Amino acid sequence: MRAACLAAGPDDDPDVNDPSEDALSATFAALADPTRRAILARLCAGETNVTDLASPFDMTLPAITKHLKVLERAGLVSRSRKAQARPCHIEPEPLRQATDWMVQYRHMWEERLDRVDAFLRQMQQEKKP
Amino acid sequence: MRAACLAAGPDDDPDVNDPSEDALSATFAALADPTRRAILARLCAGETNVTDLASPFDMTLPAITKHLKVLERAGLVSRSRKAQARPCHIEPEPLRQATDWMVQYRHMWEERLDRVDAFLRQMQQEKKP
DNA sequence: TTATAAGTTCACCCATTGGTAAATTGACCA
DNA sequence: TGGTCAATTTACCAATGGGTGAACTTATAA
Repeated sequence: MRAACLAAGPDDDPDVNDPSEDALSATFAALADPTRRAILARLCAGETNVTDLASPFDMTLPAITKHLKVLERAGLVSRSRKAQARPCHIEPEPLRQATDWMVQYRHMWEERLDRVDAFLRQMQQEKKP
Repeated sequence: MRAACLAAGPDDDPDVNDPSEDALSATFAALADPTRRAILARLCAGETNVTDLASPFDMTLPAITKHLKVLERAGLVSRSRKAQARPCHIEPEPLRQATDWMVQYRHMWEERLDRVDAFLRQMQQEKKP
């Protein structure tokens, strides 16, 4: 039996073949690092070059380059050229999709908690002592 | 110069000391795997034990146990005991926090794109040929 | 033409992750 | 007392991730 809330493919395999799955995974993986989240936050204030981006961190430039590559491969950041500089700018589309995914599921999580889990939880509380 | 949209700590260090940062990182890291997202989706339909959770996947039981441990350490899933079974249930609080983070930043991303990046983009388009 | 500034690439290190097979625990059942 | 079902633990493996220092590229500037 498949759960109704599973954004599932047509076959028995849960979602793993869906190409958008990989995009989601890449986005969440990119967000799973405080340095990269801070970089994204910094990019909210506008296009920034790598050295400026790196300056607040206690980290070498190659490390920042790596983080940027992660963000870039996830499609969260794109880059242009301006003389020697490679300014980075935020690319909102994948972030938008990840947010949509979370918001969509949020409703079900809340619903679950309100309807059933709270009940079960209460049951367990009463059974404990 | 700090970006206004940076949810930053008081010192020069960008956010890395904030304990809620680690929670966010753990949540996003947990979500960065299709198997774990499918498990969470499945848990929307209610409490489920490990074997049932594992059945749709082409994966051994220990692998699922590991995924569950990741979800549990991130606080996304909690477990109880029912005879031999260890039923899992979804824990919405960290998910809620991660969603809030994303939604909060979404506004700034969209704003960015509308206001400045679109302008810069246009500039670059015009400069190209 | 030679510096220099901005980034990247390369080669390495160590810790973590995702998976496995085999053995083990723990609770129920006959 | 065994047997069996549910799940975990324990090695173990290959691949990935985050970081470094040193060398390299590329474009401007003197």
